[in-house]
Amino acid sequence: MTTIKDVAHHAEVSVATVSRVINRNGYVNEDTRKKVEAAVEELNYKPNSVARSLFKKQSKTIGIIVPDITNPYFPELVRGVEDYLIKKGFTTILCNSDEDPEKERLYLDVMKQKYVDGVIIVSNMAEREFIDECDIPMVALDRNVHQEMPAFVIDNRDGGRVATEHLFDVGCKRVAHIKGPDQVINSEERYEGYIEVVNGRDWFQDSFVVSGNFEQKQAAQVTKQLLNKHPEIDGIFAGNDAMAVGVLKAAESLNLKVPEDLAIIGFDGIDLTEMTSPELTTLSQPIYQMSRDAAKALITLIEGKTIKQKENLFPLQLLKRQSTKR
Amino acid sequence: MTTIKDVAHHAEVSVATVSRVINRNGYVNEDTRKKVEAAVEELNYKPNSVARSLFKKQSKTIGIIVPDITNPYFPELVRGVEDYLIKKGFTTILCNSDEDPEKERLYLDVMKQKYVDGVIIVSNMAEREFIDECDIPMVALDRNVHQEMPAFVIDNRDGGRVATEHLFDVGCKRVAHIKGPDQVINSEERYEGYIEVVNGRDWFQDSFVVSGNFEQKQAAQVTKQLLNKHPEIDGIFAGNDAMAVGVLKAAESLNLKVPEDLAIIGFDGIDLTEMTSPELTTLSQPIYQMSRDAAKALITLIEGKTIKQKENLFPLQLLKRQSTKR
DNA sequence: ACATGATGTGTAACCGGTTACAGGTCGAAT
DNA sequence: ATTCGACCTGTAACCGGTTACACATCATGT
Repeated sequence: MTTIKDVAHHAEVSVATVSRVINRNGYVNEDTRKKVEAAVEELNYKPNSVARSLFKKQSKTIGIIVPDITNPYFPELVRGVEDYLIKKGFTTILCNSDEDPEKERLYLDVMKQKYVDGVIIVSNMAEREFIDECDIPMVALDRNVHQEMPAFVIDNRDGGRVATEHLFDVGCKRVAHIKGPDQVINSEERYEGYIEVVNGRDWFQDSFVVSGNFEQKQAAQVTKQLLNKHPEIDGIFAGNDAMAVGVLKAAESLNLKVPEDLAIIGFDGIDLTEMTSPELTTLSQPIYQMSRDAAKALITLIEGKTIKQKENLFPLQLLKRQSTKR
Repeated sequence: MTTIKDVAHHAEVSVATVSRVINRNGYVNEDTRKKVEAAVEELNYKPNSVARSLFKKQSKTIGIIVPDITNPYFPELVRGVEDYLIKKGFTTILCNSDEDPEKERLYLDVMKQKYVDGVIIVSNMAEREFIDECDIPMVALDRNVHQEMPAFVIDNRDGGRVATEHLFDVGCKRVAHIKGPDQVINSEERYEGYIEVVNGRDWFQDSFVVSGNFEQKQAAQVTKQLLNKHPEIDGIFAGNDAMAVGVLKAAESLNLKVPEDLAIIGFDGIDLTEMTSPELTTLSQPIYQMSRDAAKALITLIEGKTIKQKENLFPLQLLKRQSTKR
């Protein structure tokens, strides 16, 4: 590894001058600059960013904490972030939290020690004090973490409402909901949207809502039980797309036709929904833009500016497809 | 941020002693140790890993370069790596190369500057000289990069053979192949496996092979053309699972029954294959284990040991499902 | 002729750790 | 009594950059 000293020696100047040349600051004589640049070229010198980080107290690295990259919703999110940041000269550290506050804490600690410049976090475990004492620029993505942290999210409650109403619009009479995990705020809000629409209807009872844990398999299983108990159900709003696939599978195994006997709508708009047959109607999130904007905001924070707009809501798009076509 | 000096001052010892305590090396008197530990506790001191990296010339960070995290094959791969490495105290930098040698080079440069301890790479663009001059421990995953680099892969050619044979086993007479991108070695090898089986059969012609670029949509499109041209085809081996889904879609739009009129087999064994109906037969890779073993090997290299076994082949599993059930 | 400010360059301190080395104590062996 | 090695601790150099500051030169205006 060639160092700045090697370059300085080779160009017959001091290290300060070399530093000035490569950072383009301070005064440097044109001829000197050329000599240095030649030396840099010849020795194939690349400045050591660790040394630079130590002095500057910033690393040109950011962290992104997601629950699980294996969940098909997150890769696109991560990609949006990474794509934007690499252009800005930042590299991205990936962390899978499994929704475990302990792991989040650990990752945050490690990142702090590495002088990570900022963090994008998908979480609602928000231990407020801990986050605050971290003292790193942070933005929330997909879920609100707390009031002061800029968040890039969609309106889950409204989405829940729209999804449920869509099922009634296409003629459903009895609409059930497969809910995500209780501790995830998004699934809670989607559920609330659903409730807003169905509450007060004479047929509605709590047993029209079952928990699928955002997982396909579990959703398939509980759907079967649900439909056995309530054969009158003719529409299901699943809290995410993976569960919608599960519902589809369940319908199939019960010999129900989709959408004729049972209409299905998912949530998120991941590619998966185009792969099934019938293709799934879903509420699509602008995942890539959301994550890019979050990354953009993080850079803004890192540059020391503030962000006035705390909550940034992105529009959902209702993708009407075969699973609700009547 | 509290530094080692603060701790030293607080415990009334020198920084050297503090360093010895936190690294558990050298001699330290029991009482001194306790004093220091108390100070560390009280000040909530966390050593600055950038400073440490600078001196030690290693960063407890590794990089993983994948073509595109958005491709459903890779998240699990990345997860396998990350899970293992975090346990060993390493963090993971994620890079999306888009199969672009230029980007790979760029990422590699950046990582070198950051004293990344090692790299796991999914690529076959292998500019041998460049990789060599990198002088960073590296292991290849999913594809061989070059002879000397330890690789964790499956036998694609054999897989291609097994997949094709399976279609004949279930009674297919005319088997076509949807091939992945030409420049990806894996798709080339799977194709070769297919050719080995069909070559010499009187009905076989080059037009039984079309290119789907590993993408669902393109595969659907070319499959339609293929089946219009060769209605006698009754089995299709798709070079990956996404394309198998595309084939399934195409069959559907042509009103062909799967598996009765057309049997389909994919490759990779991603979760997606269980989400379609009929569920897709596929050759399943032990993705998680493969990636974990690759991570393990990388650590071995980082510790300065060598790895005798260069090519590590993992077994493929034929998952027989509805799409080939006759 | 001289003050002034822009330009150009080098020295050395600094970022926050690690560790070689020196120097000191102390108990046991000779 | 002396030597020796184990134990304990501090000083300072070092990792590879950045930058404050000092100093020097030179063109310009008065």
